[in-house]
Amino acid sequence: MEPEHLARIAELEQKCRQRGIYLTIHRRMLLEVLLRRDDHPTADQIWDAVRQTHPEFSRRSVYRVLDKLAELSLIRRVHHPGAAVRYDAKIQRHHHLVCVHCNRITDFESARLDRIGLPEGTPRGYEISDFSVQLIGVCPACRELRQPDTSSPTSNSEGETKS
Amino acid sequence: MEPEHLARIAELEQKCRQRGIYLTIHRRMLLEVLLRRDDHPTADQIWDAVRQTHPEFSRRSVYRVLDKLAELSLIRRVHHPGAAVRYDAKIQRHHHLVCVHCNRITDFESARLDRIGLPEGTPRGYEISDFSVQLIGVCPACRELRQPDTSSPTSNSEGETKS
DNA sequence: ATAACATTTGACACATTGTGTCAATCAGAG
DNA sequence: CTCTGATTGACACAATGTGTCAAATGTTAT
Repeated sequence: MEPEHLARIAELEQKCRQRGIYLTIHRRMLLEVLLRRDDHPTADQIWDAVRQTHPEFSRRSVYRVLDKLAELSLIRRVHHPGAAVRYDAKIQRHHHLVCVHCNRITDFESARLDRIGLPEGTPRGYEISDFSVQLIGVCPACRELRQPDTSSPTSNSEGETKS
Repeated sequence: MEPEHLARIAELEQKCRQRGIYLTIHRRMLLEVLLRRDDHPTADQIWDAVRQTHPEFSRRSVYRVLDKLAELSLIRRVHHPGAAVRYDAKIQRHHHLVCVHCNRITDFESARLDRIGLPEGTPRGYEISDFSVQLIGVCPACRELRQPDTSSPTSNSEGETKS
């Protein structure tokens, strides 16, 4: 396993000890799975992947463990326009392009956006650890489709993300 | 009706004509309903409200019409951490505080964030119309619930600003 | 005003996504 | 190894979103 991933696993161990919660094989395994992926899988997609080798893994637990990992800031929830919440182990700061037409989200890196800093009047009591910018607009594919002629709106609920 | 709302209705009419799609009473009515609300209702919440006076309004249509209005940029989808997508007629730029612990989202206004401007290397072909900043952290309520000795910063990435 | 025609809606069924509950199991401490 | 409380698996269920197609509606041309 890559050293970077090992460090994240170690971080999981540390946080579990620190907070007095159990370091279960489920938590370790799901974190490893997410670290190896660079897409933004949904909980059910992760379940499908994990079941291949570990059929005893229950769907309910996948949902619970992902929630817990997100709570520990080891992974991040990506709030996708489709119904499904998606998860991402890429904690590094990055931003999103959101197409209002097809609902697709694309990752977007920008050193300048990374450096905007946090606002002056940070709200009372909030402990901000990071931020992410959503750029809202129309993606190239949808711009082409949107010619004067009536275009069928391919409202894409699947909305796969590209990294 | 307020002049501001009338203008938005006119915008709907214009966009429908422009794109050759029908201006139905459903589309006009749902836009009006959303303009009058200042929360972020889900599709089903809107359906519940509309059914009171118009029982013939089908749930299916509410979902379809909201999608269409969002596609026309007349309303905006708010990607709430819960399962339900929420809709907002407040197109004015605003930002969000996201609690990684309880998943709650709070609106956040910041003149400084409003002015960060769009990134230099706007991705090929994208037509960006607006942006929104998500501030990720822990809300006051959740901070209290957590053990006081867990003061170590969460993210292993570069130094984060604290409020 | 009316007819023609493509778009949109309503109804129904269904798929997808997420959660409440509780007994059984497991991780960690002694 | 034993004990204890946290965690999981199973089940049912709630909540949310979508595919389909006949019927209704809006737009345009007549």
